[in-house]
Amino acid sequence: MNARSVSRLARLQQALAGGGTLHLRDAARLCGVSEMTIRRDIDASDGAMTLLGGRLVMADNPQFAPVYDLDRQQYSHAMTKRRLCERAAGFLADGDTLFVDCGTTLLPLVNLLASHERLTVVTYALNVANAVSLLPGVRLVLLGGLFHASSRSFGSDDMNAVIGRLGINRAFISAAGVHAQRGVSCFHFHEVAPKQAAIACAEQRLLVVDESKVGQIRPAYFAQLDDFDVVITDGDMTLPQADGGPRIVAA
Amino acid sequence: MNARSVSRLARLQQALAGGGTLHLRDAARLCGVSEMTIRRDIDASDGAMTLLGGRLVMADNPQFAPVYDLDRQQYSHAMTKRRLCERAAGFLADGDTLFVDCGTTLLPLVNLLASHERLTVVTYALNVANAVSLLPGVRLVLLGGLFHASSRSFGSDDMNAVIGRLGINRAFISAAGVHAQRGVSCFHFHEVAPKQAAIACAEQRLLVVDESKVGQIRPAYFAQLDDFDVVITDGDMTLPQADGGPRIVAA
DNA sequence: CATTCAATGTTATATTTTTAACATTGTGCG
DNA sequence: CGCACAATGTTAAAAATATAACATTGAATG
Repeated sequence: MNARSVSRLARLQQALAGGGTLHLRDAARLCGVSEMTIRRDIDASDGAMTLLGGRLVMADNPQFAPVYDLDRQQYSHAMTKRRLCERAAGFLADGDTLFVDCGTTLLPLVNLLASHERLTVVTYALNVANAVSLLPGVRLVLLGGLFHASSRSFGSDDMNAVIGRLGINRAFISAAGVHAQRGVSCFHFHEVAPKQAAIACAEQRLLVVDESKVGQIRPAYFAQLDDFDVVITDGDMTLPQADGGPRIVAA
Repeated sequence: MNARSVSRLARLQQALAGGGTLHLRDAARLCGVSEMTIRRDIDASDGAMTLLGGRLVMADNPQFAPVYDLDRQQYSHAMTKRRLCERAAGFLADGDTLFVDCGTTLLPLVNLLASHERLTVVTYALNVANAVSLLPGVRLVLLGGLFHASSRSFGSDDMNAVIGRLGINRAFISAAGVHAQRGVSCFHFHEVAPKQAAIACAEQRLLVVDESKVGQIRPAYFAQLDDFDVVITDGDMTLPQADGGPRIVAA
């Protein structure tokens, strides 16, 4: 690698310093050489930059890394969640205003909304909001606030009041732990307020949890099992189906 | 676009939510359909995702925007925005609480934040929030409310009050029109409240607009030019640099 | 000045990606 | 049921990108 080659690489790296991509054609014109020379520069270099479909990118940028780490175990979990959500979607009605909780459990539910009319989705989860924002016919209300990376959701002091002002008629709640005596819990304390507010306001309350959550107790308690009208699960809910308790739906 | 198509897109978007790329082949296998179907899904969608050399990426991720393209005028716009944002980033200081406006103009700014410490970003734009949520060292406050697909941002009645409670010291505002007499305007009325609130509260107000906006008048007026401390533009701002007026910075 | 050789350019060929066309499947409906 | 039509699959062709081979340039050197 010669001095001119190094100088070209530096120039290109400079162009890409703030992120972004540079087409090979433009890189070549920027340096006043042929595309082949740029290719050879990249090949001979330390690998700081690479070509991705004809575009020059910084190789260490994680944005360009393939996400395909969806191994079998994760996939089967996804299948379970999808099945649970298909059951959950059976409770939907046209014109509903839904509360959709954070986490990955309820994400497949978003995909099933398109078959209903005039839906409004209320959520405090960024991933849910992103998914709903793609649906043309569904109104989206995002409860904002400070972002919590751990749950990819938002929290704020007045969330309780804001949720109270919305006419939520169906709340889909997820949880990290469900225990017959110790109730329903999650990992993060910032999730407690929105969950409780939604449970308090909604006409119908549905808990959606896969088997792995049943029998668990997590740090942040947020509800008793009887606070729910319906529990949708594939787990072994050997609860006394007694008076006042939720209706258990197996998926 | 049918329900299954929407469901596949949502699924793929979920896979890409944390950034990264997904090869068309893997996207097809993930959804259990052919590559052609994925291509058609993406064509029919609103452009949230695009293919880049056979890889699926989130289109609004500024990391995938070309930094330089000599041919297509569309990309020269992207380059201009990047340059504007590089200038804008020069005003940042450690510990800042920033307001970042919606649209694509300020998106490249997010990637320039990493070099500063203890930043907080306040925004009402979904694309800005997504970009910031990926930065480990930056706090994110999203101003929630009803989602407006036209600007991919949120609006609510109490946005004014919420912004007032935050200690914003630098507001980066974008606009669709800047006119010497008729002031600064945008397309959508729902953007007016958050913009005005941010202008009212911030210690320093920076307007970032490319040349194409200068001289234009858009439906929703939201500020006079003197309401800003700094205007960053590549356009022909032949304003009297008089007393009280903003400082014009050319990029 | 001719020779050498690295650097670069040019052209050809292979591979991959994109687009287009047509075949097949499946779903809703009279 | 059987038709119509949308959704998807399959295949072929076109365009773009990657690799390889060979040609040209130009500076260094004896």
